[in-house]
This record gives sequence, C-alpha cells and structure tokens, in this order.
Amino acid sequence: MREDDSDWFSRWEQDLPSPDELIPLSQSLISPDLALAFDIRSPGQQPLHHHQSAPPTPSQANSSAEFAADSSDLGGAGDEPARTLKRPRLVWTPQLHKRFVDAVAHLGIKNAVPKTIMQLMSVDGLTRENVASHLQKYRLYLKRMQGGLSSGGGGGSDPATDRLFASSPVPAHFLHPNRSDHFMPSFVPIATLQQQQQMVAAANSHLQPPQFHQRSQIAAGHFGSPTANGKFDASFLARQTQTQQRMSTTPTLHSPVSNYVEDLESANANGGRTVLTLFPTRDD
DNA sequence: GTGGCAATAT
DNA sequence: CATATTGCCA
Repeated sequence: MREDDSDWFSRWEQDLPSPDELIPLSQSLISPDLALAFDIRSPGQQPLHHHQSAPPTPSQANSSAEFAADSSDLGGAGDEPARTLKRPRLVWTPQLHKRFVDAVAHLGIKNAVPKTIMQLMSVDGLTRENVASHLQKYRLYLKRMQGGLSSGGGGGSDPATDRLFASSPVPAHFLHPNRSDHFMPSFVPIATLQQQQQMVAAANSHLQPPQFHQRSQIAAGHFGSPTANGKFDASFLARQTQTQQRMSTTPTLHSPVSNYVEDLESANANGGRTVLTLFPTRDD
C-alpha cells in the first residue's frame, strides 16, 4: 500500500492543478447570464486582446457573439437584477450571419423558427429575440429578392442594408419553396437540445461581457459606416480565418462562394461523396 | 408560450 | 442606420 510516505506527498503536490487550470473550470460553473450580468471575464484575459491560438481541442462547437457596448454606461446596471439586465446590442457580423443562414438552411424553412435557429447556432449570449429580429429582416430581404423587379430605385438589391445579407450566399430552397421534391431536412440533429443548449453554453462560457473596444479601427473591411455618432463600432473578427483556401481562379470580390448546404441532397444522391457536413463545422 | 409581422423606439 | 422592443394577432 505504502510506497514511500515521504514521496506521495510531493507527488500529490506536483499534481495539483495550477491556478490557470482551476479558474476556467470555476468559470464554467457560472451561467452566461450571470457572467454577463456581473461583468465577469477571464482573469488572465484582458478584454482587449482576443487570442485565437489554434485551440488544441478541435471541438469547436460554438462561437461567441460580438457585442457593441454603448459608450455611455448605464448607471443602474451595477446591481443584482441579473435577470432583467440590459444586454448590449448584438452586432451581426458576416460570420454570425453565416451561422444564421446555415442554421436556417439546415433546419429547412419549415423548422426555421427563432428558437430552433438560436439553438442550432449555439452562440452563447444570443437570445431568441436577437434571432427573431434578424429573421424578420432576413425574410424581407429574401422576399424582395424573388419579386425583386422594379427597375427604379426601390426594388432591387443595392441598399446598404443588404450588404450583410449579401455577404452570405442564399440557399436555393429559400427562393424556391415550390419544389416537388422537398424532403427538406426535418431530421434535425438536435433532439433534446433544450437542455443541451444550457450545458453547451456553460461548457464554453467564453462569454464576452460588454466590452469597451477602443481601437475599432483594426477591423478589416468594415461594413457599417464609421458611425458618425460617438459610438464605437466594434466589428471584430471573432476568429481568424486560419484554414482559408486561396482560390486563385475566383476572386473573392463578388463571387458568392457557394459551398453550403446540399449536405442532405448529396448525402442522398451522391454515392461517392458524402459531404455530411455538420453544421458548425467552419467559421469564416 | 411561441411565432410572425408592422410599427415604433433607441 | 442597425437592432431592439412593442403591440396585435394566429
């Protein structure tokens, strides 16, 4: 039983987890809402730098929503009403929108309701209202794409409002709900996701509490106008595109890279090429 | 309770 | 201007 009584202790001592290993664990016990409410962030992580140093664990299930914090801090928010706390405005970055579109595409228009979309996206901090609002706008966008005629300035497709939507390819079935063979994905990998969602959120609670970005100048393209107001437009890249393929033949300018959906169809009709693409498989 | 949609607010 | 919120209804 006893090997070396004098040794086991030093061993035990050595095997003690370092504070760095402990902290994240304790944080995962904090619900995203609480973290948001109390403005809790990772001790060793400054709100400014966001390092994405190739996570050793390939299990990327979730990305964090990016928020824009209003420069004017609300006074009464420092208290306990964690429930009714006011969340920062959600910034729908192209990446986030892509997730949204993918979710809708994979759900099928039938099941693409705010709640399920939100669940499938599994972006922590994302609320049903966020999705609902965005979905509403997105539907209008789709609507006016199909009937989009009108040579005049009203109809078409240019308003800066559409820039976001244009950043992500629109699945074909969105425009043609009338297809004889529309066995759209009703299988939905999420079974009891209602509960899983919470666990997932807890597991990767990298929640980003209202951040006060200052150098919002670094963002590459910048989609929104420089916000003539005094507000900080924090459009950041959540993740650096690490595995980006260079398509030398097709300039990225206005060619909607069409590598989306079809996972269902190809899996069904394509014998040699089962593209069983899990939904949150990439994030560009 | 949830979803959709228009209007309205921030 | 982009989201959020609200009101009203299915």
